[in-house]
Amino acid sequence: MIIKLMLESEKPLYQQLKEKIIYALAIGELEEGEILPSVRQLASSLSINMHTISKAYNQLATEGFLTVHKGKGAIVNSSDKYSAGEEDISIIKENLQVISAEAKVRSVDKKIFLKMCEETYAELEGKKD
Amino acid sequence: MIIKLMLESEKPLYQQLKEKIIYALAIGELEEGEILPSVRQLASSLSINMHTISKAYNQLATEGFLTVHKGKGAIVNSSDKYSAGEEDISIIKENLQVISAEAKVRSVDKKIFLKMCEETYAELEGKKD
DNA sequence: TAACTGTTATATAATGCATATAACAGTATA
DNA sequence: TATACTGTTATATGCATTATATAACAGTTA
Repeated sequence: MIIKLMLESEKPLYQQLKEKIIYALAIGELEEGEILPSVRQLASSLSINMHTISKAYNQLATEGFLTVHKGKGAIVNSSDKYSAGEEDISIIKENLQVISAEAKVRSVDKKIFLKMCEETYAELEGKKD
Repeated sequence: MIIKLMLESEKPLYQQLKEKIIYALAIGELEEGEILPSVRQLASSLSINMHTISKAYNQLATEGFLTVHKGKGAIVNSSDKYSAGEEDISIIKENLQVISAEAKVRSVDKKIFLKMCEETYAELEGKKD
């Protein structure tokens, strides 16, 4: 297992964990078929509660990323199980709208904003190793 | 006053309101010097509580967007009061990282993602009227 | 003075987040 | 078949956040 987490503040722990796992998937650090650390194991190594891990895993399962088996653990699904549908695209667009409004209003012009978007995505691709 | 709101679900009301106001600023529907509706007025027209409006206004004031005067109301600041500093840029980048990871993991390729970014920002500019 | 601004104080209720224990149920393996 | 792992369920507690409701206070404007 390769996930390292730094759970500081602001967002809920389970939310941070979900984002870290999605990030790990995005950069190829987690791949189809991999078994995630058990809820007790990860809870222990992060010094947080088992149920917090379980909540994250289950939501990721609902969103198609994982399959959770009693007795076995949480396994990464194949990407076709969670490739974007219309609903997902809508959500991504809504989130982009909030961020781009915030950027524009703060005088980040279009060119600079798009450069930030490009670099952010490119960084994900660069981390396939 | 020109702000129309539809406050449905998920996010906290005050958060939704903040985002709507920032959006209104981004598309030029709200401009420097404009006075926002009074907390009681807006609360009444949205059928929510006065303090929820007040919370949104105050956070927007803390972030530089508004100045709130007792007896007068909430007034839109000049944009130099809230143009992005390093801190703001960091936050925008973090948010972009979360979204782009979600997009990439869901098989939205770079080209399509950047098109979405471009269109979303362009839409804001298109609404200056 | 009257009618408007936002603020402060107090109280209440509902919800979400996180923790803690314990028991239950499925899986793997020695 | 025990034993030791998996995740799940149930119950309880503590705490913070969100949102509401009243009421009084304080500054501004006409």
